[in-house]
Formats: sequence, structure tokens, C-alpha cells
Amino acid sequence: MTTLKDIAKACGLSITQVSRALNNHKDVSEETKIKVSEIAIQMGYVKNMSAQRLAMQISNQIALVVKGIEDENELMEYNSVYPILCGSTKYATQHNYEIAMYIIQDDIKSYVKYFQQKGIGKAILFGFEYNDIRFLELLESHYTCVCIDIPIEKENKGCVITDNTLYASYAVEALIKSGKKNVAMINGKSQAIVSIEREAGYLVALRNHNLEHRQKYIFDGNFDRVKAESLTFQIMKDYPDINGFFCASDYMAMGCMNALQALGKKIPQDVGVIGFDNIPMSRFIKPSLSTVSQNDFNKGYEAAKLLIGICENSTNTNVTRLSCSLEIRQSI
Amino acid sequence: MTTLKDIAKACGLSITQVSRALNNHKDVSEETKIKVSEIAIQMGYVKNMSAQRLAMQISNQIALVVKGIEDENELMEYNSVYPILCGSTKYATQHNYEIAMYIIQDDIKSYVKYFQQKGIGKAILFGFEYNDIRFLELLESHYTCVCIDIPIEKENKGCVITDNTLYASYAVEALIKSGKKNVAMINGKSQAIVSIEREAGYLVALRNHNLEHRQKYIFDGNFDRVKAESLTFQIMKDYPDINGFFCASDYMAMGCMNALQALGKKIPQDVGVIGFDNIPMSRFIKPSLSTVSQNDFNKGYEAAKLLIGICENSTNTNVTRLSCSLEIRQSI
DNA sequence: CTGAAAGCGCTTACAG
DNA sequence: CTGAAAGCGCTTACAG
Repeated sequence: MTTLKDIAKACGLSITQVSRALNNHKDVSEETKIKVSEIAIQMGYVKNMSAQRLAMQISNQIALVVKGIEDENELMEYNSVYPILCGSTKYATQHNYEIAMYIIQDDIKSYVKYFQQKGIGKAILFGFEYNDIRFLELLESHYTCVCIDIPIEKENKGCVITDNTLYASYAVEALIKSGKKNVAMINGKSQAIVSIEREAGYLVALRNHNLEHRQKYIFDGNFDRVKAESLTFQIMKDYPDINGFFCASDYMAMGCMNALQALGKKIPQDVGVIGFDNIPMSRFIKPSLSTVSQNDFNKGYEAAKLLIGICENSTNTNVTRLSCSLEIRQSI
Repeated sequence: MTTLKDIAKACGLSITQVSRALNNHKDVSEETKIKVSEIAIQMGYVKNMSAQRLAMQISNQIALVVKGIEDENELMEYNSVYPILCGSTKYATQHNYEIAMYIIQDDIKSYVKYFQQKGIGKAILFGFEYNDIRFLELLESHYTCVCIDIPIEKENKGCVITDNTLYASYAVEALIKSGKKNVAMINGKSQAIVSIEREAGYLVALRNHNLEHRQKYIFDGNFDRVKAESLTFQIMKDYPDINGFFCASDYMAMGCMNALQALGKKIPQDVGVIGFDNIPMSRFIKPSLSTVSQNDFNKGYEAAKLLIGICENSTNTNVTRLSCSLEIRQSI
């Protein structure tokens, strides 16, 4: 392995000067810089990051910390993590940071301890539940964190969020405009912040159109396709006048559509359905599913940007809002 | 930040002894170990990995190096990387290794240099093309590597593979047994080793059933859904007696089915289709797609296991063979 | 513009 | 079972 020492010897310079030349410090002659960098390349020099970090007492590492998926079956589905990782990596690499991924298991007692142990200093957080006490403890810590999809704004903490409420309202409005006035909502897990926001959007849309909003038209589908399917059977039995479904996820929308089709309902003629997420297969099912699309790659990119901004004190806001787009397809 | 020095002072011991105690060396009294670890926890000590790596001239880090996806649209599809990462992480964590992900861009000139720069010592490789010269150079290097899906066996190199040929032959045989004797194959990129193997399997199945195999029945779909779709139109026009399609990926099978349905063919009555991969949506399309299923999580798990085995000299084979399973659904 | 030297936090061969 | 000391490869304050 070539080190600064080797280069110094080869150049007839001191290690100090070689270091400065390679790091492009001002107080080194152009001539020296050129000579040093040529020899460095020639000798195949590679900086030892561990040594640099130790010397500089810093780390240019950004942790992408993701709540691990326990259920192996779930891993066989589309998952946002990889696109987010790609986005973060792109921005980070461009700015001389590194992304290190950590998949955190649910049996970890304290996230703060985990950060300590792993030597994580700054992190992008994804997949956490907003009311998990370990997560809340982390938000009280001194670590610099950017949360994806969870609104938070405080010292050293930021977030990248999409306006779920707004886009949920757009989705429901699209349904209403297509002529469906009796719209039920199948919502996700109640501990998920997106569920709360999407429900709010649903209510906004009804209010905007002077439609009665009844709490009993909102159901908890737990982000589960199968549960949404059985719920739909029950709902259509109890409230046969329902002619529109807003589902908080595409998977639930698929379950819902399955039930409707089993009941002999025509989509969208009899009942309209709109989802949320724009998972890959939403384009391909029959009828193709209308939904709200988010750009996961971009979420990762913006999260890295914001985190670095916070660390380097070069941002004046700790909240990045991303927009979505409504994908209208055959199901409404 | 608490360092060994602080703990040493607090314990009234030398730094040396504290280091040894914390690393559970044999030649430290039980008593000392307990005292030191208690104080370390109390003081919130966290090992500085940079310093350790610098001192030990090593890393317990396993790099998961993945060929980056250039096309952002592709990121919106099911992707094996995250399941593989989860699998690797599981095994690695259990054995005190860390996984660091590296997404390598296509514009990198030399992978060997990249490894050097990043300080990667051992890696799991996924998504590379077997005839990429940069990849071949890497295989000649001293780095310990385990390749996923690319057969290789030599000093410091291993692989986790599935028997594509065998399972491709099973898939085609299933098609034949369902009564389709004129089977065409839509293959993937010719630079992918899996394409070569799956094609071999196709030929094996034909031979086993004494069916004529004509080279002109094999088409290059480049793993592209749209291309497979247009190919299928052409194929059915040129060879209207074809009544079975073996596609080297589910996405291509979807394109193929689309074309067939547009042509008014009934699946599976008129034409049978079988894919490869078992992507999530293959279960959901109509008719549901028969295919070959692989377990990506397991691939990652086994890759980490093999890599650590090679590093620690505790394996007697450098090749791990994983089995697949045939998922017979409505499309044949 | 350049260099000698100290220091980052850890590990380990050597000596006891 | 324990400690003093050297060393990993880099950066930078200090001095010239």
C-alpha cells in the first residue's frame, strides 16, 4: 500500500507538504501540486480514510438507518429502501460523503445506544413509527437526523415529507369528480403518521364538496391487502350504496378491487377505486389502478441534501417538502 | 467522547489492559474484565472504529457492491438488492461483521481502483456482467469476493448460484407437459450468464422430449418488457403455430402475455406462458403467471456465510448452490 | 512556500 | 495478569 511517506520520498518532499498538495491547500506552489499528484497517481496512491478520520476527528459517513423488515414475505414486494438508498448515495457521493446502511432490528432496546455503539453521528431515518418511544428518545438526542416521511423540526433534526393530506384530498376529489359521491376510506395502520394525514385529506375533500363525512365510512385496513379484501366484502354488505373507495395504499386497493370484482361490481362503472403509492404493479392490474405517485429516489436524494445542509449549517429550513403526482388510470 | 484513556484513568489501569479487557482477551482476569466493562458502559464508551482499523490494518467490514441502476424508472420496480442486503446483514451481524453497501456507477473506470480507494477488502458482488473487463480484472485481484449469480471458483473467490439451466428445463417441461409442443423462448441480455444458462435449460427440455429445437425459435428480449411485447407480435405473425412461450424473466412474460391477449389468444388454452423470477406482481396479473421462484433474502444470507467462510478458511467449497421452486399458476 | 513534530484512539509485541 | 512504548496513516499548528 502506498502511503504519503512513500510519495514524500519519491518526490523529495516532506509528508506535510505532500498532504497539503494532495488536499489542494493554497499555500503550496502549483508546480509542487502537479508533481505530487502525478507521482501519487503513478504510484497508485489511495488515501486511508480511517487515518484521515482519526486525524481530523470527523466522519464523513452518513448512516441510512432503516427499520428492518421482519417478515420475509414482505421482502418479496416492492420496497422503497433501495431507491432511497440510491438517491442518498448520489447526493452524498457528489459531496464527498459516504452512505452506510444500517438495518435496525426491532429487538434493539435503545436506538440511542445503537447509534453510540455503531459510532453513527448523522443519520437518515426511514420506516420508523412516530410513537415508538425508542424513536422519540432518538429525537431528543444530539445526533443529527433527517426523517423521511415523519414531520419533525428541531435542533439538529429535519425531515423530508410529502404533503399526504393534500394529495389524499386530490385523490378523493378525483373520485368525487368522476361521479362517486359515497366514498369510503380504507386506511393504514393507526400508528403511522401517513395514515393520520391521508385520513385528514379524505375529510378535506368531502368537506370541499359539501359531502357528509361519516366516521363510520373510515376503516382500518392495517396496510394489509388481505384485510382490505375482507373489509370490502363487509363494507359492501353493510353499506351497499358506497360507490367509491379511497385506499391508503395500493396493496389495500388491490385487495379492495378483488373483493369488488368477486361481488360482480364493475370498476369503475359501479365503484371507483383509488390507491396511494404507485407500486409497480398498479399499472398492470386490470383495470389499472389510479393512485398517488411518490418519487422514492428523490426522497433519498433530498434527505441527504438536507442532512448535509444541517451539518454544514448551510440550510435555513429543516423541512423539505416534496410533491407527489396524481396518476389517473382506469380504476376511477 | 470517552476514550480508552479515560476509562484507564477511571479504573486505575493501563490503556493496554483496558483494551484487552474490552476485547475479551484470555490473559485478563475475570474481575478486571467485569470492572472495566461496567465502567465503560457507565461512561458511555464507544469504540472509535477508525482508530481500530488503522491500528489493526484491517476491517471487519464486508462490502456489498452492487452495479448501480442508471435508469430511475427501473428503480420503481421490484428489485432484489434490498432482500439480498437484509439476508447478508442478518448473517454478518450474527458473526460480528458489518455490511457496508457500495453502489458502483457505470462510469467508474477500474473496479480494482475503486476497491482500493474505498478500502474494501472483502465483498459480495451483485448485478455485474460476466464479460465486463473491469469485473474480470477484479476477479484477478487479491480481494476476497463472492459473486451472486455468476459462477466462479478460484483462490479467494466464490459464488452463490442457482441452477438456472435445471430450473429453466423444468419450466419448459411444465409447458410441454401441459400440451404445448411448439415452444419459443424469449431470452434476456446475451451478456448475462443467466441468459446463457436458461437457454441451455430450454434446449435440454426440448431434447428430453424429443422435440425439434430450432435456433430461430430463440429470441433476444433484452430483459425488456416492451421489447418482448413487440417481439411476440412478430413471432406470432412469423410462426403462427407456436403455442408456448418460455420467457427468461417475468417482466418479459408480461409483455408477451399482453401481446398474445391483444391478438385474441386465450392463455393458457391457445398459448401457454411461463416466466422466471417470481416478481411480486406475477401472482396478481390475469391470468396469474407461472414462473420459477428464487429466494433473494437467502441469496444474501448464503453469500455472507460463504464469504466469511472463505475469509476464515472454514469452508471447503467456494460454491453455494441454491435451489429454486417452480410456481405453477394459471398461465400454463 | 516548506518541514519537523505532535497528536488522533486504538492494538499488540515485548518485557516483566 | 499487567504496563510502557511503538506504530497504524493522516492532518495541522507552529516555526521558519
